[in-house]
Amino acid sequence: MDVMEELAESSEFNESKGPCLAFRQAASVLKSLPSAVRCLGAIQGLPWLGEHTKAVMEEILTFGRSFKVEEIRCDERYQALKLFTSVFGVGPKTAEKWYRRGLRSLKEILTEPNIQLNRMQRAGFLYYSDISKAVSKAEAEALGCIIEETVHWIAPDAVLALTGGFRRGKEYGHDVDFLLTVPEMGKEEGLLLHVIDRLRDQGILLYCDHQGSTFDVSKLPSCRFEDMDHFQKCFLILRLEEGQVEGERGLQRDPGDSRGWRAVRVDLVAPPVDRYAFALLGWTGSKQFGRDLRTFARKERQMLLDNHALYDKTKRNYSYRRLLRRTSLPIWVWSMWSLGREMHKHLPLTDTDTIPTLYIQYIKGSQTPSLGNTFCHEVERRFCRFIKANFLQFYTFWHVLFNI
DNA sequence: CGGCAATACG
DNA sequence: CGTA
DNA sequence: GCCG
Repeated sequence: MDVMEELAESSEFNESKGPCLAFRQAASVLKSLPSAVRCLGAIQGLPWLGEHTKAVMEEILTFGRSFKVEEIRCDERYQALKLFTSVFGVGPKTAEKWYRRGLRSLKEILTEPNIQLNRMQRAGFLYYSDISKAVSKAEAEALGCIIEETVHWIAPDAVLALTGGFRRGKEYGHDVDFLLTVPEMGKEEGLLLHVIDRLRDQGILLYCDHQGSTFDVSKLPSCRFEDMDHFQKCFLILRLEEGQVEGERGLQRDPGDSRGWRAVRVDLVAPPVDRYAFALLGWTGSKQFGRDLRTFARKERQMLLDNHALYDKTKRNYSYRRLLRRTSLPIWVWSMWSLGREMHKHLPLTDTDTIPTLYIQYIKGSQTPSLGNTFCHEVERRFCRFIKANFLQFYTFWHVLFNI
């Protein structure tokens, strides 16, 4: 239900963090259902759908629209903030600042002389029409080929993996995320900078925000929580040529656009192999799923999960648990694939768009929201047992699931 | 009524 | 503050 | 706003 996302967004602009989260949870539960909700009976017993959200849904089911939602849509402040934050590099604070100055349109911002945009925002405005257009799966795959070719020219044994929404099976996205790694520990050092240089040489690098890593391989044996750091990553805007996209319609573009190319937001992340599983999990998303998983790890298992590792709080020094017995990528991939195949038998997935917040409910064992005919009971039971028995592996099933 | 994921970098 |  |  897009309506829930709108309510969440509105709450976000009002700086009401709690309601915002609640609406997002509700939206995510609704999205994970196999079909659109037709009557209130269908959502009996589902988590995160409380009094307020149900009232809104009832309004929509009976009148086709909701008064409160209509009100928000018409609200001048909501419209302006939504517009401003749609620019890459502009968040709620900046949008609010501009709104308070009386600005209402993007044109007003660009013509206002007293506003200075940072580098990110300048790129955001420069490529606004392209970046705000959806990216198709075909375009994502085309970019994958281009980047893969570039990467292999530098490091033949490097592995590039599509992550983000496209890994979750989405047909469209607002950007394209890739994970890049090398089977040998430490070889990923500096790889990203080489790739960026090559993309620049090819003339397709329109914007680049590179974030280096202070991650030190030599300190790896002491895997203490405090020492953990982030991965090398870069946020790019790339130029995608028309001829490079497979499929009937090729490039997504406006009628009358004769440039023959478009700009696309691309993220590249380069973790060391032994963190690959966690990086993949984190970057595959979705955001809500990550939140749920981390809450579960901390509250129910006394563990801390992030994009780098899973830490066991009950053990000294927060020793982190490796998912890999060896740092060999092929072996890891193989084991994950077999687990994934196993998982797939248990999951009659009907919608891959979003986070199964519901799955988290299953794991907790906090009994079973009645899902109507979403899952048959036998499958439900087996799935629940399987997840409980394979808590660690569960973290990694996510990537495999959508890659079979 | 408190908690709601998480945190480094530019 | 904004990015992921 | 929803949950424990």
